[in-house]
Amino acid sequence: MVSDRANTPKRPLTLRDVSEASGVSEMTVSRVLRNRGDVSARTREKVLQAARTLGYVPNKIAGALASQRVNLVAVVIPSLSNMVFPEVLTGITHVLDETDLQPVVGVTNYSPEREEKVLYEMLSWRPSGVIVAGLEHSDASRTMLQAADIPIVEIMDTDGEPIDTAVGISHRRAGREMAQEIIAAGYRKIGFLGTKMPLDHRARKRFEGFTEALAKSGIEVADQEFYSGGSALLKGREMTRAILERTPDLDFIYYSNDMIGAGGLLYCLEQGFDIPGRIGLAGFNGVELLDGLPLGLATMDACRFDIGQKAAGVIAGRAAGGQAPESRVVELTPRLEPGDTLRR
Amino acid sequence: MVSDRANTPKRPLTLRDVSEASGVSEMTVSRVLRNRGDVSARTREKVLQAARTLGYVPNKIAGALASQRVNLVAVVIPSLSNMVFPEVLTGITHVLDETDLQPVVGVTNYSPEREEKVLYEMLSWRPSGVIVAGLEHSDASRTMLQAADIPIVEIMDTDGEPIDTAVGISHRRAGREMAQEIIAAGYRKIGFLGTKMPLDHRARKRFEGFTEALAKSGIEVADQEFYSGGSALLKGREMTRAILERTPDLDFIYYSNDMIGAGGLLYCLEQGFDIPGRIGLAGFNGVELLDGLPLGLATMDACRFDIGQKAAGVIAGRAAGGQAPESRVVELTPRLEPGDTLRR
DNA sequence: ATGAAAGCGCTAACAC
DNA sequence: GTGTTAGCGCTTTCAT
Repeated sequence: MVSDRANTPKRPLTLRDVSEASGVSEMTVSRVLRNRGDVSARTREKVLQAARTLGYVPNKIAGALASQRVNLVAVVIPSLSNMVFPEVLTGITHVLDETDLQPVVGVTNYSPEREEKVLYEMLSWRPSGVIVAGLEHSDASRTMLQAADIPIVEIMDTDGEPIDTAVGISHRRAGREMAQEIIAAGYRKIGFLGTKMPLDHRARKRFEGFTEALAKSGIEVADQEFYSGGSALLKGREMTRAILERTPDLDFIYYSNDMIGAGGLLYCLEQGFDIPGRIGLAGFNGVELLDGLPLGLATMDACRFDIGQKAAGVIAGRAAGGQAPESRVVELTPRLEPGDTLRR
Repeated sequence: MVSDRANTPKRPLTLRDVSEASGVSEMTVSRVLRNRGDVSARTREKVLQAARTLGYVPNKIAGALASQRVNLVAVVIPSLSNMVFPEVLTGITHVLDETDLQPVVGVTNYSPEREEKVLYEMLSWRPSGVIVAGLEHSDASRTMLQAADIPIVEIMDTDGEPIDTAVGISHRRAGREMAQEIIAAGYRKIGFLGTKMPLDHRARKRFEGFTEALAKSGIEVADQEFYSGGSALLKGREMTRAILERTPDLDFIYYSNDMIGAGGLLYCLEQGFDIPGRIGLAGFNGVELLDGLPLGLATMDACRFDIGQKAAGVIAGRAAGGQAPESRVVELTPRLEPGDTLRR
C-alpha cells in the first residue's frame, strides 16, 4: 500500500506527478482518469497503475474551473430531524446515483436568513442545479437563484409561483380534503394541534385549507394549540391531554404532523378512549413510524420519495441538455390513508 | 431589483464585472469582498454597491484554486434515517457555525464500497478536514485518508485504532455495562433483538460486549433474532411477539436500538405484561422519541450531540493552526438511563 | 491604500 | 492515439 519511498508528501499530488511517474503527458493522464477520448489500452494501464500506487486523488477544484462544469446539486432543506427531509433526500439520491451528479445538502432551520446564507454559499460553488424546499424565499434569495442561470426546483409545495420549476403537493388542498373526509365521517367538534407556523409555510397552508373547508360546512375549529421545539411525540401526548381537558367534547383532532399525532394517539389509547368512535385522529405525512403503532393513525402521504425523485429528475434531465418539463409546476396527489382512527 | 439594462446574462458575473462597474481594480474588489487588508471606506462602499446591484456571487472554485484553501469539512455517515446521525450533524453544525467552515454531508448506507466512493469524491474537493463515522474502512479508504494530509476525525466509536483522531464512546463497554446492570437487577433469562450486524460495527461491538459480560456471570443469551430493513418500530413489535412466543419465559430483552425497543415496549404494554417485573426491556441511543412513550425505555445515551461538537472542535482547532488534541482517542462516557423498564 | 503580474491544477481546443 | 497551448476566475506577492 502506498509506495515505500521516503515519504514527505506535504504537497498534494497533482496530475503532473502521475504524468512523470507513468511517462505519459498530463493531458493523456487526464483523459484516462476521466475515460475521455481514445487512449491505447497499454497507456491506459500504465497511467492507472501509476495513479493507484501514488494514491492520486484528482483535484476537482482545478477541474471544475477549467471545464466550467461542477457535478454538484445543491439541496437546501429546513431540517434534518424532521424525518420528512431525509426521505426526500433518499429519492434525490436514488436518481442522482444513476448520473454523475452529487447532492450537497444545506440546512436552514426554517430561517429565511439562514436560507439566504446557505444559498449564497452553495451558489458560490456553481452547482449544476438547486433543489430547495418551499416557494417562500427572501427577495435576495430569489434574485440569487434567478441570476444563477441554472435549473432551480422548488419542492414540497405547489401553492404559489415557482421561480423556475416546482415539484410537490398542494398543502392547501391536502388540508381541505382531510377536512372534507372528517366531516363526511360525521365528526363535528374538531380540534387542531400543530407547530407554530410563522415559518413553516406548508403547515400553515394545510391549516388554512383545513379551516376553509370546515367553514364551507359551517364548522369552526373548536379548539387549537401550537407548540415549538421539544420531542414531538411527547408534545403530542401533552397537548392532547391539555386540549381534551379544556374541551372535553372534541370528537376529532387534526394534527399538523404524524409525530405529534402518534403522541396523541398513544395518549388516547392509554385513556381507553374508543377510537375512532368517541374520538377520531389524523396526522399528516405518512411516516413509516406509524406502521408500528398499536392503531394506524389516519394520515395523508406527502409523496416525499416521489418528490425527491422527480425533482432530481428535472435537474438531471436539464443537466444532460434536456429541456425544462412542459409544465413549470408538477403537482403530485397525496393519498389519504384512513388507518384505524377515522370512521368511514 | 437587478439592473434593468438589456439582460443577457448567459455568462456568470466575475470579479471583473464588479471591477468595471465600480471603477476599482479587481484586486481591490477582491479585498473588499473578503474583508482583507485596508480599503478606504469610500472605495469599499462603491464596490459593495456595485456587487450588490449586479447580484454578484463570488466563484469559490476559482478562489479555492488560487488560495489553496477550502472551507469545507467532509462529513461521512452511514445513514440519515437513523435519527442518530442528524443529531451528530447538529452538534457539528453548532460548532462550525462559529467558524467559516461548512459541513458537506455524504451518506454511505453502511456500504464500504460506497464509503470509498464518497470519500474519494469529497477528498477531490480538498476539504479542510474529514469527519467519518466508524473506525472500519476499506484499505483504499484508509490510504486515501492518510494521504490527504488533513485532519481526520473518526467518530462514534473508540474500540480500535484511529487513522488520526477518534471521538466517540466504547460500544463494547456500553454493551458490557448494560449487561452488568441487567444481571444486577436480577434478570436471568435474557434475549437479544437487533439489526443484522455484518456492517454495523458499533451494533456488533455492543452485542459482543453484552454477551461477554453475561458470560462472565455464567449466563448465555437465551434467544436472539436479527432483522434488516423496514420500519424499526414495527419490526420491534413483531420480533418481540415472535421471540416471546418462541421463548415465553424470557425475563429481559435487550434491543440494539431504541426504535425497535420502543416497538417491543408498545407490544408488551398491549399484552398487559408487568414491566419491569415480569419482563424488563432496554434499548440503546437515548433518542428523544422515547420521552413520548407511555413508559420510559431503559437506554444508554450515545452522546451524539457531544460527539459532533467535539469532532468539529478538533477540525476547527486544527484548521485554525492549532495542534492535534493531546490524545488521539477522545472517549466519552455514555450515561445509563434506567427509565421505567429496568428493575433497580 | 491600491494596482500589476504570476500562477493555482486542471481541461478545451487544436495540432500532430 | 498523443501532445501542446492557452486560460478558467480568482488570490498571492510584490511594487507603488
